[in-house]
Amino acid sequence: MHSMIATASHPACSTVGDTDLCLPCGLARLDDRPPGLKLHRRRLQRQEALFRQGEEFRAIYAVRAGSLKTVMHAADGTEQVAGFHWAGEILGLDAIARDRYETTAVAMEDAEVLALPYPQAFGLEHGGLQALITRLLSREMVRERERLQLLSMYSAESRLAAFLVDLSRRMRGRGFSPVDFVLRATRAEIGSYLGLKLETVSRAFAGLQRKSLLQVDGKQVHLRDLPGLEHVGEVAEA
Amino acid sequence: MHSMIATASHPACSTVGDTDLCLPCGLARLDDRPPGLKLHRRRLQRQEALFRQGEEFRAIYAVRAGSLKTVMHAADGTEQVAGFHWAGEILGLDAIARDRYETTAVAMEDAEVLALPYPQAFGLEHGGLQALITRLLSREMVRERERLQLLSMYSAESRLAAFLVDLSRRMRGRGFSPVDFVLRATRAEIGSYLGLKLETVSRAFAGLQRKSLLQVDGKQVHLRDLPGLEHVGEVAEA
DNA sequence: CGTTATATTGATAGATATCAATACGGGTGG
DNA sequence: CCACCCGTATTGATATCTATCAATATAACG
Repeated sequence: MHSMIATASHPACSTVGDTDLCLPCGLARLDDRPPGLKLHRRRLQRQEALFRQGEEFRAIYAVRAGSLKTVMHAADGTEQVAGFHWAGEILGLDAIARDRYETTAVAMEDAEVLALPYPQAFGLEHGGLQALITRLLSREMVRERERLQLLSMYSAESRLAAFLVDLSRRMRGRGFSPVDFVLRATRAEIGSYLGLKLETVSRAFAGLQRKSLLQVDGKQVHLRDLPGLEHVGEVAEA
Repeated sequence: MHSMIATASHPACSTVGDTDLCLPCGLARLDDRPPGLKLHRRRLQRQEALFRQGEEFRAIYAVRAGSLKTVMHAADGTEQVAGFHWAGEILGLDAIARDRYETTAVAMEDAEVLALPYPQAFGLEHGGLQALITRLLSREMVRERERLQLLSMYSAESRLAAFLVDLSRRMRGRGFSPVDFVLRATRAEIGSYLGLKLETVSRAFAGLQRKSLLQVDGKQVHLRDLPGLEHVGEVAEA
């Protein structure tokens, strides 16, 4: 498979309407690199880990090219995909609280990241940078909560639809077609992220296709009705 | 019902092993109140809102007495309990990202909070304070993620058991009995928090009682087997 | 003390997981 | 270059779990 890596010198922010929360943007605004702040570049091969759950906190990372997933391992051996991350997004913020990474980050394709070594980023008191990171964290917290609401109140098809709409937005933000793209994740990974089994993900795809909301062929997806996907029937009342 | 409010001049941190992440502790360490940082006190009656989703971000709050719940309203009218909060805990951090509160906070009983007005807390650049808030946020993010994992991979009884174990820890942290306490939340609120219907919560209580792990009588709970509660059978493999 | 909110319990329906069989697809080695 | 193989995906039958609907009991509150 030819690596159709999403390189990003830096296209539009992946966070539409929230450009002030993009680290690369923020860094660009910070008097262009405060003195002493070294941005270390690192390349990753497919399946290579950027950091592992439990390792000591060294740095936060900005994705520059490719895509990564973060996986959370529970005490009982179960694991769950915590998130998918593309160019312009930040990894490792969850390590700040306890000085160790709380997830394992793995490249889903060949990728490149920028490392912000932790002591520099915080010890040197780049006031503006820390404020930015605070905002990023706050946003992430809200997102986790929204995802939680999605998982606890919506049907399998709704969840998959919401996932695809989110993906579509991020694709558009990175300059790609928002209706035609190739999934990097397997059904099992998507299911893990959405709290579903892989067979259920497969059936949900089939269901959305039957409703003419999209077309699927393996990992190739074509969204036919983006507005329709946003309104796929929710299920419960809390 | 006589208000058995949990007043906390400030007992042990609610976060066992994480005392450096407690705001009151942190503030005590910050050269005892930096000049210009005004901590405004506010009393709340049962059912009174501290802030509402969508309101402009004014301040973050530290709970000093009583307990609050935060509720998240989705676009489609559904709502979900996002969290329960007792003395020593912080509210409003989710408002940092977009300068508006992302949840509504309501007192579950008469309560008292300390307000840290936003511009002071950040504009005045109390470096140590901001670092503390960053750590708090990071921890919250991890917690949300763990809760998410709980919701997506575990059975109703497991979720309730985990909820009770968490509650137990927080009770102990606040100097109360970790095995004997009165729930402030209704079955519906607990259910909303755990992604379950109120009848299911009721049945889960009954099930745990049948297994001799606890005793329930309405809101009065007695945990008989704390270690046992931590190992209530999980259900799925991700 | 009555009225309303909350909780328990049962019967049933609906959704997703589980188990199983088959099909597809890409990479590797012959 | 093709064949084989293993990881992945689809689809069906069934089991399991939770939601829903409903009736009653209990507790909270004015």
